[in-house]
Amino acid sequence: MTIRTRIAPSPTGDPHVGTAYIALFNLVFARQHGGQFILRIEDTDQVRSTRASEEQILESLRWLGLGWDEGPDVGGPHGPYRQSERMSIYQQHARQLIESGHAFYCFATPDELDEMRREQQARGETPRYDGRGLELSPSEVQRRLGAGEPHVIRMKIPAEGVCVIDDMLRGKIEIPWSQVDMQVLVKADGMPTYHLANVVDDHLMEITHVIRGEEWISSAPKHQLLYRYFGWNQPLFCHMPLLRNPDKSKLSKRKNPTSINYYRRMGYLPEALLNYLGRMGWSMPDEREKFSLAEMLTSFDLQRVSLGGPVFDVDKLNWLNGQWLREDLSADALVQRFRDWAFNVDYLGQIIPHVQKRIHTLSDVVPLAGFFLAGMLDVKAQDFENAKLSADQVRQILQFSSWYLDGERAWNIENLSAGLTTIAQAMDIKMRDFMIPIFVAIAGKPQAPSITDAMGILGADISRARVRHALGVVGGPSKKEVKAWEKQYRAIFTSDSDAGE
RNA sequence: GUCCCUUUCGUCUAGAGGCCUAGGACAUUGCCCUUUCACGGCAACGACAGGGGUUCGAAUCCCCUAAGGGACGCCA
Repeated sequence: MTIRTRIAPSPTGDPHVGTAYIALFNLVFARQHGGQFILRIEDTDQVRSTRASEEQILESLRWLGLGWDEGPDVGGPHGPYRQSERMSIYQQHARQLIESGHAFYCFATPDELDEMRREQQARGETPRYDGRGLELSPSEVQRRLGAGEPHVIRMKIPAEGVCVIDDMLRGKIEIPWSQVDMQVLVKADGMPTYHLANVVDDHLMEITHVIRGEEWISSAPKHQLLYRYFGWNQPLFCHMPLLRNPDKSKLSKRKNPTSINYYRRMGYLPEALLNYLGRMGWSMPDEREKFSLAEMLTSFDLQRVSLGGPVFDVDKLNWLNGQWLREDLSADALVQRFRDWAFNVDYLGQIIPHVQKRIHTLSDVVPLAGFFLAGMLDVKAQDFENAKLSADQVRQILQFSSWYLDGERAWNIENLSAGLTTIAQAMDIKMRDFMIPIFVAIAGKPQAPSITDAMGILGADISRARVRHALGVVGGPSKKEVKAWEKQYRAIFTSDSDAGE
């Protein structure tokens, strides 16, 4: 049997280091066994999936050196590799489950279900689908289908007993069926949910080992049951520990830069980032810290994965990156890397027009535009002091801006200007004054080329991180303030729907 | 709240019953190298969550408790 693994990212946001982490282990496991590693795009969420996100994810993984044998860009014998292009396959399989009596139609509206869950919670029960769709008579179902009523398809779940999941790392995991919901398989828009699509595709694509994050353990019973319903052999499951923030919660962009692009723009080497990810939950048999993908491949042993959730520690990543920079690159090679990173026509070409009017000599460029080549800026609380704004106003400006920037999905100058203007107006602060702390946060000083242009050039990742860093320097909201501020912030954007989250 | 997963220095980890007086790495501190800073070298600090078993012997196996985390969506 040929070992086949996959990474199945959802193109709904920035390329996440967690995706790279799981991809790494899937790739290494497959290659080590002479198998294949495939990439599948899980874009069944029509609302949030974008082609731009998909392209970025592919590009980021390629940058890291994680290549796949089959995927939407390279093709393969089991395509298409984009779930939105496999609709008929899911419909056919969903129909099969209806016919075999393993799934049923449900006409409940989202509002109706929200209310049901609220009532259940009020009664102290676990929110759970109550099976109302099951009580409809076949003729009633036919009538409503015929009338074109919106509906979903849900899977049936055993009323009692326990489901046993065999995990390659954790052994047998027992989950009572009473804990498992009658999951929606096909949404009202006709798209399958992850649960259906993932099982159907993994089977059709002949995936033998599903290595994924720990967050999936609780839905594994549904997946296992679907394999049974279809009469298929199921792949082996392996749930990896989740990457964590320093406070141990699941790694999130609220608390940490999670985008691969961030690390790229900060100037980490792909080899080093990959190496670091390989050290998360895994160790070389000889305990060496620094190793290449090729070395990891030859020494890999899944059993060496440790299950405690590893904290993503930037200090150690910095050290490791330094090791790679010093030990694996000649001075000439480093020159090349440096040029490719930011001293290239593409990047410099965006920056120079903004400084041209402001310089007298070429040597003025770096003092003026050096912040375009920097990572985090060394700003102090006093850098934010100014006559126009109180300290609290500065803090609030940075917090609101940070929230806004984190939520802005279409990162372009027009949107950024509009978003920041909206906040300034709501706070009743003149734009000129409002921008002072933003200038300091992004450029390190209160005067610089247009700051929205600068944010556009720097990109979302570095810009967000700098604003967040600045907020940390001046002091973010206290626990008390957070609540009030969040409320105010929401009020700013409720009438203006294209920004915020 | 319910279910599930996890638990070795602050952090990443080694450790598959005796090799453990628990090893390495990052961070921190000190010293050396050095015109400075870094790099590098040396050293120090620092952990088996708690309680019960099993065993001649437990960081390692079992149970309980606690803590942390995850899931509970027509998101993935």
